[in-house]
Parts: sequence; structure tokens; C-alpha cells
Amino acid sequence: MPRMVAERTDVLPALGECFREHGFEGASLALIGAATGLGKGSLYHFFPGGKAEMAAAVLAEIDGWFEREVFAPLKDSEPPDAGIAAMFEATETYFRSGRRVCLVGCFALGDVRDRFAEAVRSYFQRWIDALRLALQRAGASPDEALRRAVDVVGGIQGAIVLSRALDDPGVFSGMLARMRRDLTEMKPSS
Amino acid sequence: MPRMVAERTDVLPALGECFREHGFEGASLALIGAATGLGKGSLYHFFPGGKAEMAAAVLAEIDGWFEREVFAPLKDSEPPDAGIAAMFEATETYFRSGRRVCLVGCFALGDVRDRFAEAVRSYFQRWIDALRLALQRAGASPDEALRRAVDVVGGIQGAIVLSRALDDPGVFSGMLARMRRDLTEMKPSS
DNA sequence: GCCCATGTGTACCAATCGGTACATAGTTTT
DNA sequence: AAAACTATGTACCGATTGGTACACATGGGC
Repeated sequence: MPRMVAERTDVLPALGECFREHGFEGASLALIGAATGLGKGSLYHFFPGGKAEMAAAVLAEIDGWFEREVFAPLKDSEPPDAGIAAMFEATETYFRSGRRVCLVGCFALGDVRDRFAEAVRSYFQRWIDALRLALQRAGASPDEALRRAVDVVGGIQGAIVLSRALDDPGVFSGMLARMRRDLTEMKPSS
Repeated sequence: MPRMVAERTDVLPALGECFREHGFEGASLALIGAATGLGKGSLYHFFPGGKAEMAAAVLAEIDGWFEREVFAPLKDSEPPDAGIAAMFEATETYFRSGRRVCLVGCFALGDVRDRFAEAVRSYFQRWIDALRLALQRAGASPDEALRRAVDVVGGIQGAIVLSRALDDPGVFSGMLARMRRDLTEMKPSS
């Protein structure tokens, strides 16, 4: 039996997938152990705070990924349309055309929302802000940029719900493509 | 101690609220008992199939409510805009400006989706179909009506997620108002 | 009065829950 | 090589889980 030495960051992806599939309450330590390949000993060694700390660590990792791959490009890319395009592509890939659930969105719907309220709020607020800034840089007025940013960030969450409900990834991709088109057609029309 | 005789349909609202707040796995029999005021004896008398049957009954009640209050008006109201207006008003009220979660949408995100797949699929499919027909009757082309119906039904789900995440009912109401305006402005523009 | 349907509360069940304690094994450090 | 630290497996804990069994209480029909 080879000894498999792990690090905290190594297990975060499997941990996240487990929470995504089963939710916070549904992800029992047995399921988490099976998903990560780690026993309770290791789990509580890495996360002394138990499930709550595991979930917080996963949220932080997701947050960092989006900050790096989505929010920052939205704020910095020149021209701004490049950042917007990158956002839609990253989103399509990350959520696997709606087959993969948004853990932050799931937490927002459940009663765990209160426990991770700040992380959940910050994630969506910063996404909206980043997109809003990109749209303003692309020529939209401040309040039009805000409205469109809210609609798109919300629309992505709805696309996940709907495509999973209908069991049709095409619904997700279709909705995203339409939102993307609406955003890029913004300049000529407005 | 007065004897309180209940009926199966009487407990469905409280049952639904309990599932909404805690999810399927999170709603323990203890919580369900507290929410309904019923002991296990009564609960298993009304729902011999246990939690699964309770959830199925709640889904059926929700389905019936939407069929009656939303889908049917969408299909029958004359002019069609009246049905669409009724849909937005019923939705705003039912979801309490995003403070109340959509149980069907929640189930779609979790691993319970497979267990109630047909109920979940049918609910959203019929909502989309009803709205699509109303839009066609209002003059939209078949494929434009379908696209808009998908975007609106999905958008409502996203509005719930986002407004709960940001803890701001105004986000829900704002998104719905914008979708409604887009739909009613459809005729003059298109 | 009695009987039987329908509800209801309670005791109980095995299984699982999240979490703790601790001995041990492997790896670094000294 | 000894010591110290990190990682891991296992045994165990009380509490809670969904579910069952059953006694009993209430009601209407006769």
C-alpha cells in the first residue's frame, strides 16, 4: 500500500465537486471521504473546523479562480469586449454547459446562505461590478451598464437551473450565446 | 388539549415551506414535525412513503397552483398580454420578491433532481410552452417566442438566486420588471 | 350502547451523522 | 541516530437520522 501524501489544496477540487453534487448538508463525511480518498484523520487534520471549514475553503478557492480568470480580465482587458468574451467562454467551460452546478448559487438558495452570507454576497457583487465596469468602458451609461450586468450574472444562474431541470445543455449554451450577442450588439444599437 | 384533526392537503403549505428552507435532505422529520405541528404518527399516516412521498405531494401541489394561476392564463387570456401581465404579478407575489425560493428550481440543482426528474422537467417545460404560446399569439414568430420564453423562465430562476445572494429583493423585482418591459415592448419594436 | 375508520403520540429500531482521541507511520530537521 | 513534525487509519462517542410498531383516542354510523 503506497503512502499517499496530500496537501490541503490538493483535495479542494474533489471537495468542491462533492459539495456541488450533494449540497452542504447532503455531503456527509462518508461521501467526502470517498470523494477525496481521505479518511477522517486527514480531513480533520487539514480542516480542524470540520465541514464548515471545508466549505469555506472551497468557496475561497472558487472565489480566487473567478477573481483571476473572470473578474480581473473584465476589469483590465483592452478592448473591454475581450474581457467580456473571455467571461462567456470561461463560464461556458467552468459550468460545463450547465451540467455543473454553481456552488455559490446553490448556497444562496439553501439555509446555509446565512452561514456563508458574506462569501456568497461578495462573489456575486464583485462579478456584477467587474462586468459593469467593462460595459461602461465599452460605452454604456453607468445605469445601463449596471442593469445589464445584473441581468447577465443573474441570467447565467438561471441558465444553470433551467438547463439542469430540462436536462438539456443546449439551453445553457443558447441562453449564454443570446446574452453575449445582446451585450456585443449594445454599441451599435445604443 | 383540543384535538386537532388535519387533512393531507392542510399540511402541504407548511411542508413545502420546510422543504424550501432546508432542502430535501436538510428537512429532517424533526423539522418537518415542528413546521407542520404533526407527529410522526400523523405524518406517516398521510404519507406512507415517507419523505419522498411528502416531497412528491408538495411538488404536485405547486404544479397544480402554477398550472391554474400561471400556465392556464398564459394560454387562454385574451389579449395575450393580460396573461403575461398576470404571470409577472403572480410570480412577484409567489416568490415574495425573491425572498422565497423556488422549490422546483432547488430540486433541479441538487442530487434529488434524478428522483423527481419528471416533475421538475414537466414544470419548467410547461411554463416555457405556455409563455411561448402567449408570445406567439401576441405576434412573435415561433422561434423568437421560444427564445424569449426560455430566457424569461430561466431569468426568473436566476433572479431568485441573485436577489437572495445579494440579500436584496429589489434585484428580483428589477429583473422581473425589465423582462416584462422587454416582452411588452416586443410588438412595436419587432 | 357498540364498532370501525381515521388520526395521533410514543417507544423503539438499526444506521448514520459530525466530531474526537489517539496510536502509528513517514518525513524532516537537527 | 534521535527528535520533532506531519499525515493517516481506526476506534469510539453521543446525537440524530428516517422509519416502524403499536397502543390509544376520537369521531360518525348503527
